[in-house]
Amino acid sequence: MEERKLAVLRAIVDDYVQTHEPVGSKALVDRHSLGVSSATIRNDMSALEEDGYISAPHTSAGRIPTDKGYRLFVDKLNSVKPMSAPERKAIQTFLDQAVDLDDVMNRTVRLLSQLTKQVALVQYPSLGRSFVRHVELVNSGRSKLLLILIADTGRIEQRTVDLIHTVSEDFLHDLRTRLNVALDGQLFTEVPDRLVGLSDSFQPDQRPTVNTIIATILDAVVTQSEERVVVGGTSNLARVGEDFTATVGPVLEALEEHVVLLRLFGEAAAPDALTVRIGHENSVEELQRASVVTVGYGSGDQALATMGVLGPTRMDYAGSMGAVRAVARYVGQILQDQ
Amino acid sequence: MEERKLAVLRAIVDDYVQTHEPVGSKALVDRHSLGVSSATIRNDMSALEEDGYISAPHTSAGRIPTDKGYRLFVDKLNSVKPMSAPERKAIQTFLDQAVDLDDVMNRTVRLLSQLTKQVALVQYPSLGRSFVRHVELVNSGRSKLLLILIADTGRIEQRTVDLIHTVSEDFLHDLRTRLNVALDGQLFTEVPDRLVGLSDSFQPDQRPTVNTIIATILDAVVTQSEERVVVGGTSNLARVGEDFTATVGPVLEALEEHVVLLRLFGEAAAPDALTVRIGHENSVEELQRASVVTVGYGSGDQALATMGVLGPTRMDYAGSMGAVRAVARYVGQILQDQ
DNA sequence: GACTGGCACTCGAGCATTATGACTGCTAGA
DNA sequence: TCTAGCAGTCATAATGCTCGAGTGCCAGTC
Repeated sequence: MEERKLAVLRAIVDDYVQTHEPVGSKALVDRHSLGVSSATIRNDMSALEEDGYISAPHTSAGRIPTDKGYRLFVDKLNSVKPMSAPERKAIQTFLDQAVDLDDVMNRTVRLLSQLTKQVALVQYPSLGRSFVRHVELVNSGRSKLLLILIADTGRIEQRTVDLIHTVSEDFLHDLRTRLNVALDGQLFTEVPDRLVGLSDSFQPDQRPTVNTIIATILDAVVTQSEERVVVGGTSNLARVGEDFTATVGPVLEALEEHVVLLRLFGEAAAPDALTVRIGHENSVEELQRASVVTVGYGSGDQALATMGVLGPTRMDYAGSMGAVRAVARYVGQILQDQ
Repeated sequence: MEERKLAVLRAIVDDYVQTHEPVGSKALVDRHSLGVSSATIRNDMSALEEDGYISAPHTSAGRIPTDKGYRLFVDKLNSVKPMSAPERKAIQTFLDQAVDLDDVMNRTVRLLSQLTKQVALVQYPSLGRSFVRHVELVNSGRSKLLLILIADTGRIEQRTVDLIHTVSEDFLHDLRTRLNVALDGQLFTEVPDRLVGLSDSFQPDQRPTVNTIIATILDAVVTQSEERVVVGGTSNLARVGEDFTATVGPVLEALEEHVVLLRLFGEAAAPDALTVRIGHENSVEELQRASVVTVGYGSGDQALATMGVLGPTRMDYAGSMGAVRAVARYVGQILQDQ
C-alpha cells in the first residue's frame, strides 16, 4: 500500500481517537501537514473505504476507522510508546510499597487503570507455573484442619479439611514434614505425581485421614489454579463518551464473569509479548466493541499470568501498550524477588 | 400524622420505586384502593409536600419522594421483607460451596448483588475482632522470610521480611513455637501487648532479627486490619435508569476508593442491626444520591465486619433489607464453622 | 498520470414552533 | 370533610426548517 494512504489512515486514527468525531478530508489537511490538497485526500479516503479500512457513518459525515483499520494501524504504524523516565520511576515506587501479593495485584490494577484511563485486568500468578514454597497444616479444633499452600510467587491457597476424628499434633507434624519434603520446590503441576503413594507410608488407620488431606490438596491445585482475576478502573467506562455509554452495562456485566475474563486473556504467551485484540477479534460477544491489550508477565521464558487493559476500540494503542508492558515488567521483577 | 397521609406516602413510594416516574394524584387512586377521590389525595399530597416528604420536579408533573420521605417510609411503613424458604435454601447452598474465605467473600458479593439488583459491598472480617489461630514463618531463601498470620475467620495476612543475614531452621522453629505460644487464641488487638519483651528471651545476637519480625507482625496487625472490601454488581448501576446514568461515573469512582467504602460502612454495629442511610444522610459527597443498606455480620455480640448494598434512593428497601440480613446471617454461621 | 479547484448534492444536527396532555390548585357545592 | 369540575401551567414530543460539513465528480493544470 502506498505510503500516503497509510499516512492518511494514521491521521484519521489519530484524529478520531482524540476527538471521537468522524473526520473529514478538510479537517485532515488542516491538522496534518500531508502536503496535498483535500481533494487528493478524498480520493485516498475513497480507496481506503473501498478496502474496508474506514467507513462513513452516513453520507455527509467524515470517516471513522473500522476494526480492520485499527488492526492495520497497530500492525504497521503504531510503535509502542515507551514510558518516560519519571513515569517508570513512579511505577516502581508505587509497586515497591506493596506489602504482599494481594497488595501487588491491587496496586497493579490501580496503576494500569490510572496510566491508561482504561479498565485494567490483572490475573493472579498461575499456580500451574509456580513452585511450591511451603505446605502448612494447622489444627483448627473440632476435627478440622486448615490446609495452606504457599507458592513462590507469594500466592496462597487455603482449604478447610473436615476429618472424621481429631488428629494429634505429632501426626500433624509428621505429615507436614513429609508433605514438605515431597512438595517443596516442585512445580504445582507436579504435585499430583509427587503425592502418589504417600499415604502408603503411614499406619493403616491413619491412611484415610492422609488421603482426605491429599484429596483436598489436589482439589486446590487443580480447580483454583487459574481463577483469580482483579478488575479495576471501571469508572473509566463512564468517562469514555457517547458510543460506549449505551454498551457500558453489558461490558460491566461481562467483566464480572470470571470465565469471560479468563477467555479474554486467552493463552498466556511469553512475558513481554503484547497481544492486541480489536473489536470483533474478541470472541466475547459483549466485548466486540472493545479492544483488549494484554501482555504476559513473570520471569523466565514462560509467563506466570497475564495482565492488560480494556477500552473502546478507539483507544490510544501506543500509550496503552507502553504502559501495560512497563507495568508488567516491574511486576515480574517484584514477584521474582519475593 | 394521619393514617391516610401515611398511606398516600407509601403508595407514592411504591409506585415511584416501580415506575421511576413522578406519580400524580389520578394515577394513585387508579392503582391503589384508597377509598377517596383524586381531589382529596391532592390535598394530602399538598400537605406532604409542605412537610417536605415529597416534591414536584416541575409544576405539571407528579410528585416524587424526598430523602425525608424515604426516611419516614423506612422507619414507619417498611417492614423488612423476609426471604422465602427456597430463597434461603439457595443462599445456603451457594455459600456452602465456598472453599475458602476469599471464596466466601466473592460468593457473598455475587449473591447480594443478584438478590437485590444493586451494588454489593462486603468487608472482610476485621482482624481487630478476630483471634490468632496460627503464626507461620517460612524461609524463602536469600535471607528472606515469609510471615503468615492466620485468623480464626480464615483470613490470612502475609508479609515478606527482609533480614540482614540468613537464619537457621532451628532458630526459625524456636521462634515460630514461641510466637504461637504467645499469640495463639489471642485477639489480634492483644498481639502488641503479648509480644512485649519476647525478644529479650533470645540470644543478644538474635534479637535484631526477632525485633524485625515482630515489627513486621505489628505492622500487619495495625495497618491492614480494616482494609479489605469486595465490591460487585456494579453493572446494576447501568441498568438503574435515567437519573443515575449521569452520576454513574462518580459513583464508580467512589466505589474504587477503599477509604470511601470504609467510611460508608461506618462503625460496625451488633450483628443483625440493619442500618439504612438515605441520600444526603451519606457523608460521602458522590454518593448523596444513593442509599446504602448495611448490616453487621459475625457471631457473638460484636460484629466481625459489615456488608451491604448500595443503590439509588428509589430502591426496594424492604427487599434489600431482607436480602442483606439473610445473607449476613449465613455468612456469620459459615465463619463460625471455619 | 497525478493532483487541484470548484461545484452540485446529500443528509444529519440543531433550532424554533406547535400540539399534546398530565397534573395541579382552586372554588363551589354536597 | 370530601368531591367535582375547571382553568392554568409546563414539560415532552412532533414537526418543519435552516445550516453547513462533507462527499463525489469533473474539468483543468503541472
